Amino acid sequence: MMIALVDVNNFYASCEKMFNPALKNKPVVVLSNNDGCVIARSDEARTLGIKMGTPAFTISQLVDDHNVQVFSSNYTLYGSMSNRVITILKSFVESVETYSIDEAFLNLDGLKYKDLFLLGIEIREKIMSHTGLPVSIGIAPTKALAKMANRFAKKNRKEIGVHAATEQQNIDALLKVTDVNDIWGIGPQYQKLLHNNGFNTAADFVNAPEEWVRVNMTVVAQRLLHELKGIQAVKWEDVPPPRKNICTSRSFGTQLTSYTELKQPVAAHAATCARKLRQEGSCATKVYVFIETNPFRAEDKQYHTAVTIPLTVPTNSTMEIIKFALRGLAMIYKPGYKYQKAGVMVLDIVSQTAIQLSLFDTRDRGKDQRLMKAIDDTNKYFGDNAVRYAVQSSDQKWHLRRMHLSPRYTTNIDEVMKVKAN
DNA sequence: TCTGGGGTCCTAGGACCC
DNA sequence: TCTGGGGTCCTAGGACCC
Repeated sequence: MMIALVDVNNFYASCEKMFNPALKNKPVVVLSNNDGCVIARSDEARTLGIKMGTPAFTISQLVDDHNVQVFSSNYTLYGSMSNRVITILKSFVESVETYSIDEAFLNLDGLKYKDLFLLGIEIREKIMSHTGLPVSIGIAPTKALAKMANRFAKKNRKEIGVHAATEQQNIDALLKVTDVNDIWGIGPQYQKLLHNNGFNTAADFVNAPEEWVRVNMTVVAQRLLHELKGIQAVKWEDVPPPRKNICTSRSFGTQLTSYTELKQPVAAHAATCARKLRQEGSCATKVYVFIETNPFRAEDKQYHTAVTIPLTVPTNSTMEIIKFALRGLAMIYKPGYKYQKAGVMVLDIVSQTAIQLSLFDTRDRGKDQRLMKAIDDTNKYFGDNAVRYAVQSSDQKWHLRRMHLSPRYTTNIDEVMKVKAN
């Protein structure tokens, strides 16, 4: 097999730059939810030494000194740009696996291109001219090697942006110049373990005894070893498998202490989970609720806890999931703590069509479903949360901070770019 | 005095990804 | 004052069953 990995460089930061020419050559950072920490930065911001994951408040001096442009994350915009990129990729290749919002694997088998490197160049140019976004492309026989080639293209072939390692000699060269911590699937813990045992480059790792890898790093890393040897061990999934869990959680804008206050975010997260379930035509068999204090505040008493509640019949009804989530909250809530975050997860998801009715089920599910559909349709028309459930108050206390939001250029007619023509 | 073995299910925690 | 959110997979250990 031959696989290409295409990803957008500094995706969120590049999106912001794309829509605002004044940002050209300026340092740009994009912040996480709640404007908490840096999750994307332009090359200029990287050069200033701003690291991924850095808390926003620690870079305020740098921001002032170098006029760094700061943005709250605008997922509506990034999502729509992502769709455009995927559409372009599908114009080249039939089998595209969308791996994340900013990257995709392409199956290059059976293409009539003689030179896959040139195909990469062509793809890159088309994405640039159609979306204005810069991408890097790595081409190799397995996903792990394509990842590695991609990283090489980004770091060492910046002007070209494409690297192909399709022959064994190119692969060997690539392995030699890649440190183990730059291998897809090797994180900080495994990096430490490998370094301590004398494995420093990917070439060292490839020659590690397989049994040692399996015992010390589980079968996951053993599969990785195969991938680097050119043997496919990570499945090709151009149709995404159904999700097993859905999680909705947020940190609060301010800390909450009372049970009454906590009910609001928990109910809202429960409602979001239910909506996501309905969107993909599935139901959950368990509801999991958690609340936690802020672990960074050493001076505060810490408490984090969770509970799983099994449901007698799998459901995607907002009212039911709110009911069980609140029941869970009542079980785990303890007064006297400053809570910083709450979340709801729906677990063991099954397809809506495959639900067995329980003998003990007394709920009128047909009625529930009709109500849910009416609410979903209304919200689709008027915008999310036009219709809410009683417990989801409009009190903003727990809501996000988003001080630096850019317009929804591509998805909201009131916010599209205006060009003055006179 | 001798105190099984095999299987499943569940949970918590750890590792990783973007 | 201010430290994201959403996932997956694997393993170990406990509970429980026969």
